[in-house]
Amino acid sequence: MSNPKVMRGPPGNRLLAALPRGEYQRLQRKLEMVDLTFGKILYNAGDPITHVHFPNDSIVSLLSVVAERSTLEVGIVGNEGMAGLSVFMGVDISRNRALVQGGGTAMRMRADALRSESNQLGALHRLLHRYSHSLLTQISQSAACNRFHTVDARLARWMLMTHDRMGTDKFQLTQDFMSNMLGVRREGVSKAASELQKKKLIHYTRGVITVLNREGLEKAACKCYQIIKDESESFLGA
Amino acid sequence: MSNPKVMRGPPGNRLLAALPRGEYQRLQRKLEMVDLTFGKILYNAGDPITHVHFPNDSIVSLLSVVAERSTLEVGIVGNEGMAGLSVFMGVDISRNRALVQGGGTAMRMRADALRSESNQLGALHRLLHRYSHSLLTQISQSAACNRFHTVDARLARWMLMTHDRMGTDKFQLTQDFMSNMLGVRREGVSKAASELQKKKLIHYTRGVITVLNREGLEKAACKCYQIIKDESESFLGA
DNA sequence: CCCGCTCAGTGCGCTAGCGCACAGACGCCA
DNA sequence: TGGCGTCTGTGCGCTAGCGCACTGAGCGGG
Repeated sequence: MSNPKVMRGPPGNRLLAALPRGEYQRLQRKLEMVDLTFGKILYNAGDPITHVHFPNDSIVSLLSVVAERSTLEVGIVGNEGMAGLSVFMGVDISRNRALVQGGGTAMRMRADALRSESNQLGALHRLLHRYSHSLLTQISQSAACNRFHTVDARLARWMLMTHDRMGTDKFQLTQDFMSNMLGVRREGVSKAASELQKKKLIHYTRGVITVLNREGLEKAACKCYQIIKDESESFLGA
Repeated sequence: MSNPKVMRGPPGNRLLAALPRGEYQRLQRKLEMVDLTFGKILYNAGDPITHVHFPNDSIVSLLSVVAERSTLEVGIVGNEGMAGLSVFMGVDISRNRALVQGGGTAMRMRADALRSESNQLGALHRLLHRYSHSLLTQISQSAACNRFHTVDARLARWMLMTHDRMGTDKFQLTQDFMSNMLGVRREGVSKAASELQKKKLIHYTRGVITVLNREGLEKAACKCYQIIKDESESFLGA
């Protein structure tokens, strides 16, 4: 079940890395490195959120759960962000589910610690604000995307977003899993994935996806990908 | 074109009303009452946001625009909230469009004024944080709703959310307009609306909707309505 | 080595919703 | 009062995606 990884780019959490040194050092004492294993549920709808997580090379999916077999990924959190943003907003119960979509490490912090740290108007506060905006944009855009675009285009978009956060060209994900992310049938993913494979954009076997042609994938995806990507990059840049 | 209104409940903005007296009085000097006419676009995707708006009896729709005829309402703002939340998050450009869906009055404030006011850790700051969470929940839930539920159920949900914010049982909205909100064809709205009319839940003629049986509408809607409603009420209550 | 489990591929009938085209109803205004 | 623009209802053919059922391929454990 372990994920074969070839590192690509720095492994740490970029949101934390964007903090000025002094503030980061103060925070560091409250941060704890943890392993997130694939499939772990960090919190469920209605659960109190005890910790927030800053992924390093792990990925967390935010799911809206309408029924047990009807789930939709509304947001995706990698090393550019933080899972458990509700805590920052003063609410420690979320209506979503946070699920580990890619195993790896993350820095975690107790919810009350984050609350007191972010209660000061420092760089962390400012960054989390801008991250909130980025996430809001991501959720809005993918809501519209899910409404208007075909499964093929959405799958390509989703793979790109995952690829960006994975740090490797090869990752383990079953069609069944992806069907829960895109909110479609497993068979629909099968069809869309083999379409992408036919075009030599990806290679696919028994839960192992390899990205072969990233530019091609970007062409196959709707432009929603670029909009979301731009927003998410700009908040760390500026 | 004016909207026949019978007042139901207090007309002012409830988010502002939840502020402690002192803070409200300080804010008041920067607030200005404006008329929002139906159809006005407060800002478009990519536009700088010059003012934020706290609706009184007006309603603002937040739309994600994929193509000119492909729009989807991702959020709805009435007297419980504020349009232009991005400003609070330190970003004065949004990827959405804000469109006046129900004419009426609103309190508006210059973006820079809001920024400096909410840069202090007071009640406004705390309220806007919780409102952000509420909006995030609303967007997530309706994203899933749009994916899984029928047009009929979604129309009922949407009418309830509108009704809550309208302060009257009768309001002017064409099917064409609603089709842009739900991201479906106008004909689809026609079918769904006449279904609701057949059940005597609403009455409908030439752009004038009358809610006849609210409990019935709630039964016809998916439970997404209640989830969103609960979240949005709780943030003002607590 | 084979059994059983997990994943992926496929075919079939069905439905919701799309796109288009047109008709009828209402209301406003000259 | 007549004409025109706006709004709604409806019919028709089409497609994407659903639900179901089953096959087959790989993989791991007894």
